[in-house]
Amino acid sequence: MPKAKADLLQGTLDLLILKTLALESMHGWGISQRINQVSDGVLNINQGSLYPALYRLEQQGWIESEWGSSDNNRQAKYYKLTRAGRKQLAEETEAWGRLSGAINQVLGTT
Amino acid sequence: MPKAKADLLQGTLDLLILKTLALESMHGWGISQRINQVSDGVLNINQGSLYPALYRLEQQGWIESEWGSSDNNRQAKYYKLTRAGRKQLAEETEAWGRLSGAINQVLGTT
DNA sequence: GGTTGTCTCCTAGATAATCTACAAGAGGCC
DNA sequence: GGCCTCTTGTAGATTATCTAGGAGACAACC
Repeated sequence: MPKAKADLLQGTLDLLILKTLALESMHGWGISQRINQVSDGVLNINQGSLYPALYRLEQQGWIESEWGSSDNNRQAKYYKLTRAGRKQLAEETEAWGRLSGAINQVLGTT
Repeated sequence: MPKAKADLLQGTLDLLILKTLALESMHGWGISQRINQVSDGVLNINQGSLYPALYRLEQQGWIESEWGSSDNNRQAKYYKLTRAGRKQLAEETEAWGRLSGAINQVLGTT
């Protein structure tokens, strides 16, 4: 039985997270909910993808974190974009545009 | 030294190959050249990605192959889309549209 | 007729991102 | 006290792609 297709296009998760944080600082769980919501449920981020991605991004210095309290009074780690993250976001956005545009060109979806 | 970014969005190679073969049967080497050309050099398919992908697609029954002679009188394996491949192409095209659209929605590139 | 270049196919191993599946703390509620 | 939900996390498997080659065969030139 063929399994369901991936929930994401590989390589775009970082971009999605950075963009979401550019609009507003939030905690990891909230980020994934926000993305799901904004995409009308099309993009679903698994926890097993989310947290490693956040760790990666923080290691790269693109986001930084701080523990705080969520709306529901739970402990949550709040992330926000750094200056380097903003730069990275611009680059990845540009790369996404270039690549997705090229694909659409091949598909004839001009 | 940061290495160059990926040449492709992972998961889209099959789609690109299927689409290219939908327009015209061709050999592997030619497929990669065609995609490079149509995308204005943006999409570059490594041989180490191409041939495994072709093998994969043939195993799935989406393309079939036949040995022939290329324009330059070299032995070349010509691939063409099967009926199942056409169906797969339609599905993957739809998935691509859905996912890339969702990403653009998150990016605000309405 | 040897050498070199180019076309074309192919493979092995490494890399890295994502998925599946699980574990666990902590607050709110009954 | 027990249960539900929020929130973070980890381990291992999967899989696509990349890097880095190898090899045959025709063409072209000396």
